[in-house]
Amino acid sequence: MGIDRFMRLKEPKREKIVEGAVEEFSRYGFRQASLNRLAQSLGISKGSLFQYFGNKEGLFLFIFDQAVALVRKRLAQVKQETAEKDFFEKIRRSLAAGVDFLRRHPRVYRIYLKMLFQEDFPLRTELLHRVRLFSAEYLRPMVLKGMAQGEVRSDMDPDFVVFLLDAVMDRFLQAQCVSFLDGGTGLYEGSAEVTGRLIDALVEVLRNGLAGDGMGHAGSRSRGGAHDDSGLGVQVPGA
Amino acid sequence: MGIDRFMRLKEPKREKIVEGAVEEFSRYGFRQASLNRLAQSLGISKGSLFQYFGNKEGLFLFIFDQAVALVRKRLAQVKQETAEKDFFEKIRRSLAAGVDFLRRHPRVYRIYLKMLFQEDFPLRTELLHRVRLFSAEYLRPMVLKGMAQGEVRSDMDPDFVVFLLDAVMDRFLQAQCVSFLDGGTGLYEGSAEVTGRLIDALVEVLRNGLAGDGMGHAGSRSRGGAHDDSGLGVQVPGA
DNA sequence: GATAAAAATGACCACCTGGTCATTCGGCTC
DNA sequence: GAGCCGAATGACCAGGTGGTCATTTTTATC
Repeated sequence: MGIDRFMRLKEPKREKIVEGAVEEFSRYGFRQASLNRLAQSLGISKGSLFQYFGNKEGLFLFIFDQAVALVRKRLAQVKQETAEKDFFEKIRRSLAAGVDFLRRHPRVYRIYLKMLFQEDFPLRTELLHRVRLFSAEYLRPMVLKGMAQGEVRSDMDPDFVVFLLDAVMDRFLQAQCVSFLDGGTGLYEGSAEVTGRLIDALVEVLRNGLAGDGMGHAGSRSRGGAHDDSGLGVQVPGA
Repeated sequence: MGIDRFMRLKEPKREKIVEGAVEEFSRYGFRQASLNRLAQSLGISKGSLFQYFGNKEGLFLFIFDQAVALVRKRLAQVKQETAEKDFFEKIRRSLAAGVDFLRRHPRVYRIYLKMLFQEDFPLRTELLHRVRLFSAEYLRPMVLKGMAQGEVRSDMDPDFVVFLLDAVMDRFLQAQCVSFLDGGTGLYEGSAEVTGRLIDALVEVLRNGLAGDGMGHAGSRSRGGAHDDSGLGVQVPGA
C-alpha cells in the first residue's frame, strides 16, 4: 500500500517529511494543519503525501506512533537507571529526563498538549489513553513500591498520590513551553541551572508532603536536609 | 456602532445568543467554530451576528470579557469571605469555589482550556495574561501574607510556592473536565462528596509540604490532625 | 393607513480545505 | 536509444469558511 512506498524513500527525504509534519501539527493542531502548506514547505507535491499516508489522519497517526515510541524508550531507560534508588530520587530523575526530552523534542510535546484540549483529533480518546501510560504504567507501581518500603506515607489512596505527582510534574514540564504557566519562577525557557534548582526544590516539597516514616527525616521535617545534594533552589528573603 | 445594537436587543434573545456562542466556542475553539452553524442553531441570520459584533473576533472578545468578569467577581467574593481564615483554609475554600464555578459554567472553563494550548486564538497573549491574574493577584499576596504570619514556610521562593499551588489546584479543576487527567481518583465528573474528600486530602498534603513553624503541627507532621474537620479522603489500605 | 427609520436577512464573494487521478517524469534494463 | 514501470505531479472537485450588502421585513411616529 502507501506506507511502504514512503519507507522506500531515501533516509534524508523521509526524515525531512517527518520533521516537517511534526512542525505543522505542533503549530496548528490536527484540523487546522494544512497539507497544502506542508507540501509546499517540504517542496514536494500534495499528491505524494496522499500516496504515502493515504490521508491526513494516516499522516498524523504515523507521526504520533513515532513520538510515543520515543517517549516509551526514554522512560524505560530512566526506570532501569534508577531501579535501585530512593523513591524521591526516582521522581527527581524522571523530572530531569522529562525536561531533557522536552528540550530535545519541543514540538512533539506541543502536539501532545494540543491533543489534550483540542477535541477534534482523530482517535483522540484511544491515543490519549496510550499516552497516559505515564501514570498508569510508570508512576503507579513506583508509588506502590514506595509505600510498601515505607518511603511514601501509606495512609493515602495511592491513586491520589499518583494524581498529585502527575499534576505537579506535568505542570512543571508545561511551564517550560507555555510562558503563562511559569508564574515568574523562571521555568519558561529557563537555563538548565535554574531548572535544576527548581526540580530540587519541588522534590523537597514533595518529600515533606508525602514521605513515610520509614525514611530518615529526623526533625519536624527535612528542611534543607536529607537527600538534597545540590542546594535547594530557594531564596531566603525575610526570616 | 454594532455592539450597542446588540445591547438594544431584548433580554431573552441577548442571553440566548451569548449562551449559543459560548457553546460554539467551547466545543470548537476559535478557529474551528463556525458562524454559519452558530447562526443556524440560534435561528437567526448570519448577517445579524456581523451587525452586532463586527466579526468573529469581536464576538469572541465579547464572550470572553463576560466570562472574565464572572470569575473576578466570584474570586473577590471568596477572598472577602475567607479574609480572617487560616492560609490553608483559604486554599481549601478557593478550590471549592473553583469546583463550584466549573460545575455552573463548564463551557466557559473549556474555552479557557482550549485557549491555553491552541495558539491561534485572537489576542491570545493578552487574554491569557488577563486570566492568569489568578496567580498574580490572588495567590501571591495570600502566600506572602501566609509567610509573614508563619503559616507558610518562608525559606522558599514565594513565586515557586505560588507556582506549586497553582499547578496542583489548576490540575485539580482540569481533572473534573478532562477524563484523562483524573487518574482513577474519581475526580472526573465525580460526586460532590468525592470531590470534597479529595479537596481535603489535597489540602492536607499541601499543609505537610508547605506549612511554616508558626502553625500548630505538633508531631513530625499533622498526619490526620490539625485543621481537618471533615475526614480526609483517604483509604487505609495496607499498613 | 401612510411614511420613515431601523433591523433582519440570505444570496453572494473570494478563499482555503482534504482528497482525486489522468498525466508526466525519471531511472532502470536490455 | 527504446521501452518500461513505478513514482511524482498539480489541475481539479465538492464543500465549508468569514465576511458583505442590497433587499426585505419589522417597528415606530404621525
